[in-house]
Amino acid sequence: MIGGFVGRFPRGRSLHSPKRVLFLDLVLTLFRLNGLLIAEGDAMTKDLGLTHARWKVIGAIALSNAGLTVPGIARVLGQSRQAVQRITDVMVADGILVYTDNPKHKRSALVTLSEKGQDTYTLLREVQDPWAIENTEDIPIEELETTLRLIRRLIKKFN
Amino acid sequence: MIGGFVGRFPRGRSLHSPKRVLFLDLVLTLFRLNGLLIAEGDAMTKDLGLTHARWKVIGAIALSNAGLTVPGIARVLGQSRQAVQRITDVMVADGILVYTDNPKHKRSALVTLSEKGQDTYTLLREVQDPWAIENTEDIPIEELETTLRLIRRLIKKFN
DNA sequence: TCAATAATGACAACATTTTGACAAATAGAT
DNA sequence: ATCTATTTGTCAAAATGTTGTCATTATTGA
Repeated sequence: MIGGFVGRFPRGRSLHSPKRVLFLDLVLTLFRLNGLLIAEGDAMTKDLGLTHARWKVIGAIALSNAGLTVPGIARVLGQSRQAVQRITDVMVADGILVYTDNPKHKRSALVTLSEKGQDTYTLLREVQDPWAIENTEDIPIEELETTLRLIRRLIKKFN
Repeated sequence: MIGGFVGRFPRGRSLHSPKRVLFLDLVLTLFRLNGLLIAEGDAMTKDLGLTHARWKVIGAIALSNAGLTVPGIARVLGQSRQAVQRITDVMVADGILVYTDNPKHKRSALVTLSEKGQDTYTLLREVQDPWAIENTEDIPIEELETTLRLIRRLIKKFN
């Protein structure tokens, strides 16, 4: 099976493959980057007592503008709401998050950062910002925008 | 915390944010797409008796040209080698994969598709190919290439 | 309005993954 | 050739995530 149809394109030339192969290659590459990003985040937040399950939630809340419910966080992170519920319950118990009234829903609370959570987020940003800047300094903003646009386009298809 | 510094950019304009925000947004968006892709794959392979843990391994092997060891598959998928070892052991027991001699390493076997595995892969491609074609038909190949190139560039940084 | 549909919280069982540890094999440097 | 650092297989424990179910709440469409 080594060197099957899909794999018959030598590494260095795979960017000139048909769309189908290009796309499947992209998918596999995204899986890999996903894992590396989690490892990066874990290394970055090691001293803050955060795990990826936690900094993902914090990041999702911080990047949102309208406020998020548990299922909302799950959608943003591409996970099951039960997994998020589990981790937010722990983080609320730890005093990092707070469930606040949701004017739009009687039962589904908004998840927000407590004071302690905001402090944690401040510390997180102290390592995350330099990391983000460092890793994009050699990448044109247009490429970042093209990529983000494409990723969002795909997300729309799969929603 | 709602509308913090990072989140103060309205949704529709986030593509015109500073690089740092753009990048953090991209990371979050990648997490989401990752989850959606797994859901897509699971839905696609439901009838084949595959789970994402399994079709990821099959896909990684099929897309490789030089042959992969267990840690190699783990690197491609951005996962721990122990997780991959576990699933490949099960798949070998199920007759889908075969451990074959690795001329380059005494203990670390190459993981290949058995005949049954190749049949499975054929069935997989029958649903995967139309899916790949369908989801890229409205996307210019240049954008796919730009994105793949950027993703690979990031992977290189994090390796 | 009202009935049907979808979303949510809660709980439980199960699957998957990560992490840590240790010995054996390999690769790299000198 | 030898020493050192890295990689790999293996095992176990802990963390994380998924799936299924059911009652309750929201939303949608007629």
